[in-house]
Amino acid sequence: MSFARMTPELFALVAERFKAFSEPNRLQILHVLRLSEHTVSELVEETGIGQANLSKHLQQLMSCGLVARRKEGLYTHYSLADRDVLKVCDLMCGRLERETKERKKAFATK
Amino acid sequence: MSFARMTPELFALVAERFKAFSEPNRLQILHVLRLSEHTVSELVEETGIGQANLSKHLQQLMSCGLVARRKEGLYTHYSLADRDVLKVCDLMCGRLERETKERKKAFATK
DNA sequence: CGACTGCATCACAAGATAGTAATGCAGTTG
DNA sequence: CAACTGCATTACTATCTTGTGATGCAGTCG
Repeated sequence: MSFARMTPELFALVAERFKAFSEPNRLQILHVLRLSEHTVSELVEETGIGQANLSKHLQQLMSCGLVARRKEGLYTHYSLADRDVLKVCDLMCGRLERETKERKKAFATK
Repeated sequence: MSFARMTPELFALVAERFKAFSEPNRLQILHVLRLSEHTVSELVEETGIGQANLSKHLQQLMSCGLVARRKEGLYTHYSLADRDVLKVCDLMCGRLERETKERKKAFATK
């Protein structure tokens, strides 16, 4: 890790960030937001997640600083907080892709 | 994400990877392994985590491909699976560092 | 102001996860 | 082979997380 000294508190904070990414519905939300800003009702449409549930996930993503909120009259628009959010996702997906590829190869040569 | 099309199964797989990172004890384990390969009993020493608990965490890290195992007689040596594991951690720590710095700044100017 | 809309929050049930003591088991040593 | 060691596994409990229906609330519109 890039901190000089890792304390239990830091481990907990970092873990919390990772936890925000560790749920399929939240990843799907981030994936939809990747394209553009969306309102909550648009996200309900796009993802099929229930409104209350979605709202809670968005709160969680907010509190970890992964998404940004913009209120406009009756609507709340959500968007990705920054490009690093995608970088993290892509890095993890890259790992997974490589992994599945290697598994396929291992299968083939068996 | 870098996959052509994200399916529910893919979201679940990626989420599982993130979940492996989303626990303070597991992050601490990865942090210790960052330096070098360790046996389980060494990890118990270094981290203060109970043996049974540690063993379970190691299984979980294994099944997600984050660490590698090498058995040698009575001992089992664990090490990081690859450099990307660290890249993911560092990226997340970087985010956190920036975040705390900005929060500090916001505090100062208040 | 009264009905409506979009969203947040609450309360609760169901399922997942982490910690721990006890046990199992393979490999080592006397 | 009998005792021991390092680790994995099991069984169980406590805690956390997620999904959902109901409710609350601020902003909008007739």
